[in-house]
Amino acid sequence: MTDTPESAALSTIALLKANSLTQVIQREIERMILSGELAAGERLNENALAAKLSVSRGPIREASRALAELGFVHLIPNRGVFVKSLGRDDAMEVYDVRAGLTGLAGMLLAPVVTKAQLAALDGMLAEMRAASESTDFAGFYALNLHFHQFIIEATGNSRLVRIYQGLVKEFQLFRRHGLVQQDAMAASLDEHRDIVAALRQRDAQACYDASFQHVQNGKQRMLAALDSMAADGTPDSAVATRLG
Amino acid sequence: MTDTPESAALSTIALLKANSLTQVIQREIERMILSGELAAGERLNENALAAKLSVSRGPIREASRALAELGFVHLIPNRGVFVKSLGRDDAMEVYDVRAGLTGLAGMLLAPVVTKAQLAALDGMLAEMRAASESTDFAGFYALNLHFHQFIIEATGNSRLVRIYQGLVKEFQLFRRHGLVQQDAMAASLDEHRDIVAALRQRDAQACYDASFQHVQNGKQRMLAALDSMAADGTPDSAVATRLG
DNA sequence: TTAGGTCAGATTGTTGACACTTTACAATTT
DNA sequence: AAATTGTAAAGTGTCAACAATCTGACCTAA
Repeated sequence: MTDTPESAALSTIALLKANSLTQVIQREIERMILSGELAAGERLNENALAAKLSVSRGPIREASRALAELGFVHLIPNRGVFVKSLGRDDAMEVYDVRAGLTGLAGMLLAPVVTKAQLAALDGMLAEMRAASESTDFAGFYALNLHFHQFIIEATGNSRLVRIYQGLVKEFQLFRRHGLVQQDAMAASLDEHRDIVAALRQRDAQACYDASFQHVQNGKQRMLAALDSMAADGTPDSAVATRLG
Repeated sequence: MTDTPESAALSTIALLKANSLTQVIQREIERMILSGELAAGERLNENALAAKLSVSRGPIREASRALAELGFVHLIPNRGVFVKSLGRDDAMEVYDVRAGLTGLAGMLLAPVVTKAQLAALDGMLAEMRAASESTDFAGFYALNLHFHQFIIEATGNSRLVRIYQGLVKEFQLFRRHGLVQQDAMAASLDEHRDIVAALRQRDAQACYDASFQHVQNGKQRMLAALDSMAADGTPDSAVATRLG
């Protein structure tokens, strides 16, 4: 038995027996869903999960209820718990709300942003530029997430952070979320620069606009990629493979 | 299709299938919290609740986990679940996010608002005016909630609806949420008129501004009321009484 | 007096068992 | 053969009991 993520989770459960099993299990199921280990639309078999994680069904059910409120799974009475899958329309909904929250964060932060925060953002811009130039797609994607997460957290609004993070996680249920094309990195980088520039000028309105528009542009880039794939007749399986 | 006994039975079956015991209990506990029946900071005794609702602790615990994700209660391992209470800072956080979402809803709706929706909003404005003139505080408050709920739902964005409703409910945990003064109704009414006017002109930016500012003004009115009470030395008990 | 220990009651955490529902499939009928 | 009915397996819903943990009162000793 090597150190797979799965065995790591099992040992964690064994070690944290004293603590709340439910929370550990909740995170584990969440991980299985987001990693695709549990496919979209698939039913969570309580008995199988309980056996796999060496616990009874109680904690499994409690974790399921929590995940249902988070929007990761869907409960159907007497039928079971099903992994949610996001369609095109769902993804657009998430984009719109995320745009609003991202804009809000920019607007809230602009008047109170510190020099240290601006310096940190400048550093991220530099890293993103490097990733873009070396066409490091995965790196750019991670930096992009980190950049926005940083601004959201900088507002100090814990509810904004929680809701935003929930949307980011939920978006991963959109199986084609890795569709950003390589040439989009340059455009995305420019938009991030605009956001930082607006923050530096402490211009709340400009910061809102830049942030909001950045996410909306991302939505358009995604839609364009989706449409071009549909025109190509690219099957979903190819997408799934690329994501794996 | 009329209301035959047969269709009544069918709908009863549908009702039973849609409502599991856990979900019913979840709503019941939520009601008890929002109504103040369960005081802020109070621990939910699983045994007592189970006995009161004539069920076992299993469904109680499942409902508790769901309510924890919704932000109504706080889980402390091996200690229990506690009803959350919102302080001044929490209330301000909620106001800020609500302002952002309200603005977003206005911006999204402005380009696509229908005549029927505008007519409905006009009707609500008339009702609010009547409530304001007869100093019907409770009626005005309800209309205000309904007004914003209507705009949020009109966007057709289910995630926006869900998040917004969660914030509205959470805000009720702020025990002094009923602090709006009578003279504030006139100002609030004007701001609602501004929102509808911007919608009618299909001006997304103006609609965002009017909506955002309306909520932010509400925050300021609340803070002013809080401060004046603090200056008066009005005890919390008086507030609780007024809310009852 | 007070700090610390200990013990009993109360409460939460977890489990296995049982009842009910759904589902899949075989048997029967038309 | 197609449709329908019956049946058994699988899975979810709920419960009561047991284990682990916390709380608070009481007691002891410095």
